[in-house]
This record gives sequence, structure tokens and C-alpha cells, in this order.
Amino acid sequence: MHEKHASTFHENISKIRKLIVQSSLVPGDRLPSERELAETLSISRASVREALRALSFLGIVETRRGGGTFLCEQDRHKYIEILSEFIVTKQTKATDIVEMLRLLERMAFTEVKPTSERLTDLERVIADDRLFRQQLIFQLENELFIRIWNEVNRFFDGLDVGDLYTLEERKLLIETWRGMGMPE
Amino acid sequence: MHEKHASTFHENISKIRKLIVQSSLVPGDRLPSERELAETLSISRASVREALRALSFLGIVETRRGGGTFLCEQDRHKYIEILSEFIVTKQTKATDIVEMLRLLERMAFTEVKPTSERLTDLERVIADDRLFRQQLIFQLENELFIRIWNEVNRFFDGLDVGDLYTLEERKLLIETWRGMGMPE
DNA sequence: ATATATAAGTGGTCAGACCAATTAGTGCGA
DNA sequence: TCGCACTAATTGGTCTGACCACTTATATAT
Repeated sequence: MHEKHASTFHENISKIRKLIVQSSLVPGDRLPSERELAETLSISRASVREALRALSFLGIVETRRGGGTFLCEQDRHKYIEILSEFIVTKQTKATDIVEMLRLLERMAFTEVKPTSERLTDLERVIADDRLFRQQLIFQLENELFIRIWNEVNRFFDGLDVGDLYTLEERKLLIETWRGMGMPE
Repeated sequence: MHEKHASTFHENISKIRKLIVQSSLVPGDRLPSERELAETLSISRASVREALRALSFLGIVETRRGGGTFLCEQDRHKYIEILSEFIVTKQTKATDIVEMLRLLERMAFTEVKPTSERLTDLERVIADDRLFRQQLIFQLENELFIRIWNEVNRFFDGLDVGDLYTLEERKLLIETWRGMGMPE
């Protein structure tokens, strides 16, 4: 009865996107609840959630616990465009990529509240530059930020210019963080 | 007992990433099964799946039905670096962004097998340039491709230069596709 | 009319079950 | 011994139903 899709997962994403269009939703509008979507699209709520999570990662929808699922405002991703602008306009070279990565990671470093567990996690991967930086970024727990870092870091990997920080720098970073004190 | 996280969702991602590091997994290696992960990390299998789906979208792991979940090979994302290289090195301007988008969308156009349902879906959004192109890309059902298009399209949106195609071009695209025949 | 308490709605998580695809194991025959 | 077909175990994919945490709407009391 229905068309062939690569997987029901993609089919479900397609269904939800189609419903957004048919309902003429505009950024900021609320989508039907997960339970409604499940019944309307004749799929389980678990599948609805997996599809919504994917759309969330793509920056198309956002969910608010107890509130609902909403179509994203374009403006919320303005800083992605800003970063993109930086890449696009500045005749970016290897040094610029490195500079941007250091900037992003400094942001993470200053934003993340240092806890004993996070320090332990960082120390565990202190020997590996890439894992160390990845660990730092993930501790921010901001999906959009993680996505941006992920893409920029791919540039860096492609450059094949070795580590971003030395082992001593990474150790110093941790020591500095430790000196910033613990939460209550 | 355990540290404060923004959400258990991010905490779960952190747990899995930590386990990958502690197990010294290298690209190509298989992760423990979802059931094992659930028991090891003391979370439900549904939560494990949501976390794995996120890591999948970030290009860190990939799942094979009946086979398992594997740490991604770096090389699989080589073409992301190629596209990035294009952006980074060519002093990319607005015209280049447009060119790249047209290229990506032509790839989708030639790769996707035209079916009556897909044509219907496209015709439904023919009035909206952005939705039309998004619909076309999503029909490819390739997560990595969707991600790349998504990022590049953000550049385009930031340029604010109007539509990429005219209504006539979109109609022509559909007519051309319709002429390519239907599947068996 | 305002503020407070209550109820309803919604996303987040969990448990257990079954299906579908792959993989590992077994045994038979050449 | 080797190779092939068959079976069993493993694993990701989906479904159902339940309960919790948070938000929003409603009703109630002052």
C-alpha cells in the first residue's frame, strides 16, 4: 500500500515533515504532541521520539519538557551563520581553523562548571589530544555547539597537522580548572 | 551520588563515550550490544538507543541491523572534508554557495528514484523554494548528505538573496522527473 | 480580580515483548 | 578435511503500556 523507503526511520521523519508542511506551521508554532503524532501517523510513540530527536539535531524542531515540541526559530541559529561567515569570508587557512577551534574550546572551558567527575573524565583521556578536546566539548552538553565543533574539527583532521595542544598544555588546562574551585 | 548534568540524555551520551574510551575502541570496532550497554550503564535500552542515534547523527558510530553498533571509520566522512576544503580554500562567495547547493540538489535529483508519492510530496511544496529543496534532499534518506546540505543551506539563508530556483524551474524539474518513468 | 491550589497535558524514562536481519554454530555429505 | 545447508543464538528495530517530572490550563478560595 505505501511506498518503499530505505527504512521506516527515514519514512517517519518524512511523515512528520510532511505533516508540518500540510499544517502550514511557521517557526515558533507547536507541533502535535508525541502521542497525537503516534496515532495520526500510525507509528509507535518510541518511533516518533526517535524521528523528533533527529529533527532536533538538524535544528528543525526543539522540545520543551512539559511544554511540547516547537518548530525552530531561524534566529536561534544565528551564531551558526556568524561562524559560517567567518569561514566563508576570511579566506580561511589552516591557521584560521586552528584559531577557531581554540576559540570554541576556550568557550567550552569557560562555560562548563568544573566538577570532580568532569576533571576525572578529562584526565582519563589526557594522553590523546583529539579525545581530550572532544571530551571538553561534550561536557558543555549543548547539541548545537557540539555540532559546530564537530564540523570544524573535521576540517582540522583533514589538515593532518598533528595535535592542537601539547600534553603539557592539556595538563596546565586541567590544573587551571582545578584551581577555579568546586561547586557547592 | 552522581554529578549534575543538564539532562540524562546528555549524561547517557557521556556515559557511552566514556565507555568507548575506557574500552580503547578504535574505528571499526564493535560496541557492546544495546542490551549490554543498558545493563552496564544502568539505563533503559530506549535511552541507550536515543543516545546511540545521536552519536550516529554526529558521525561517531553506525548501526547495522542484526550486526551491531560500530565505531565509525574516519574515511567514511572523507567527502565532508572534500566539501569543506571547497568552502575553505576557494575564497567562497555567495555565487559559490549557490553553485554548491545546486550541485548537491542535482545529486539528490539524479540519485533519488522517482515515485508517484515523491512527486506528490514535491508538488505539495512547489510554491516554497526552501521547502521544495528540503523535500528533495530528504527524499535521498542519507543522513550524512542531509547534514551537509543542512549546513550549506544555512550559509545560503544567511545571504538573504531570495529563492534558488524560480517557480517555473521547479515545475520543470518535476516534469522532467515525471518523464523519467516509474519503478516496476 | 488576584492569588493559590488543583487537574490535565506533554515530554522523559523505563520495562518487557516480539519482529527482522545478521552472525555463529552444528551436522551432514562429498 | 573441506564445503555447504540448516539451525540456533545474537542484535538492532519496533511496539505497547506504564509511570515520573515539568508545564500549562483550569478551578477554587479569598
